[in-house]
Amino acid sequence: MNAKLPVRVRFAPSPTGFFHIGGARTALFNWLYARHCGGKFILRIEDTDRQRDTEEALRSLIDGMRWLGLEWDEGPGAGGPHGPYFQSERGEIYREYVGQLRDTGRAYDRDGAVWFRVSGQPALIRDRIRGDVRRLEEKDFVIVRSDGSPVFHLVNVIDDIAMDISHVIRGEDHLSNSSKHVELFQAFGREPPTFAHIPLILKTVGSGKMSKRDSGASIEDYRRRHYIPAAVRNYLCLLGWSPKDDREILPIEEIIRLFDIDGINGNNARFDEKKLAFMDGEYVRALPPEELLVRARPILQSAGLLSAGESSPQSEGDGCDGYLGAVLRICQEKLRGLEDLPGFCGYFFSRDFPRDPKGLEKISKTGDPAARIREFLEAIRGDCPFEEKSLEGMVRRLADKSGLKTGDYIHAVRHAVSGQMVGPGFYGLLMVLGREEVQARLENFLHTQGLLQD
RNA sequence: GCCCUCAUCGUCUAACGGUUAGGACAUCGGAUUCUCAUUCCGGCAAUCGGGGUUCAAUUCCCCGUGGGGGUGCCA
Repeated sequence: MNAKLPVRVRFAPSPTGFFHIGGARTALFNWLYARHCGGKFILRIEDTDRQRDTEEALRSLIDGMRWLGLEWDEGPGAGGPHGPYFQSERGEIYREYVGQLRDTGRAYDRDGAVWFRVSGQPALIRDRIRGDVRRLEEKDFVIVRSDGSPVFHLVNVIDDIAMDISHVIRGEDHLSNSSKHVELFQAFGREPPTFAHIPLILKTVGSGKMSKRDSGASIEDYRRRHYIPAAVRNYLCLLGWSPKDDREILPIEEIIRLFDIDGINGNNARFDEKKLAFMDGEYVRALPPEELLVRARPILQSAGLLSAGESSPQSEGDGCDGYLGAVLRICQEKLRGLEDLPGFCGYFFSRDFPRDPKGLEKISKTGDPAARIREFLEAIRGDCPFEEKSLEGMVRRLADKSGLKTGDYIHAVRHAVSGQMVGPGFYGLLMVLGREEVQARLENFLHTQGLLQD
């Protein structure tokens, strides 16, 4: 109707339990719409349930929002002209509004509670996603409990009025409630805002919407597992919205530019943790080296592989980031996610690394691997320059001489120095470890195998 | 039960009423005379059913079926 109305949207969670995927997606769509329109994004805490609200849940919510980069223009910590932004602090405002309803005969007392008198007319819910929805609210409902605390429907509407909310973007589970809300808006003499009831996120398996208990539902979980927040955010954008071309991985600025309510589809989406993991991998592999370094260091430190100030097992003095940076440079293109970084490259930082149990068997298929490792060891002890091209030529000559494949040498040496059968490119791996370390590890391997064979 | 809502590959999705129904994840093959968890190539795989409207329907309408939500002094 009024196209010139400034866009003001809000995310209005109640702080119960942890911050979950569904809430995050609702927050995200509101944020996207505000940023797309140049409007305001408001965070309002609906803490009217004294039994279930917790400080911990509020922390989880705020941290999760910040982690995802969904900064708010008004709300806790940001202030704003329509505060306070905690409903628990707005009792005075609600009493005033309830007084209005009493004055016009729309509110009355019964059983110690305050009830709202419905109009008996079907409410018209103007919804940008569902179209015009008409629904008759048949029965009067409670707006203030007998203990004096106001109910969700009441405060939600009052605050949307008081905070000049122009668009209500929320989950479809609220669509049926909207007839209550429209009635309240009208009872207050206000035009209801434009609604947009977005589809729900369903469980990966089984029936029903995703709940806080489902695996993969917690935003904190992804943070703990070192997911890239932009990847999680990008995935969430694609649940119910698409850029309409074949792109899926887009910078957030591009999504903001393209995002609009009309582009949101109406059908529920099943959560797919595998696709999220894939996207995270794409983001990890595309990370600028400096950012990868910043993210990787604490992960390796908390895995006990890296202590502050020392990053290579034997080297002193040479810049820590020099060694860590070199490791990351050869590993990055192979990473699936930061979560398994310690498992993927831990052997660079410690000689006490796990061995692939199938490894020895695999490298023994073409004969005794110790013989090949000895040949290799002899070669690098000699005058072969420790440099990729030279090493490659050296391995080729060994293979030609013995009639084996270069891979037979490479796999054996890789396993001996890293314990793994997969990893970064072989010659890069040797260069980063360095001649001394490679020699030491190969000797150690031969020694250990000798003992095992006794 | 009643009310609201939705319906394209297993999953997320694209397709002015006219396309060999496209892409991505997953999955299955193959390639990269060093691995693969990277990269590249290829395969499998969908318009829920029935009626209309129309020269023509994935697309519009109706009915059915199925999914989801609501139906609290929870939010």
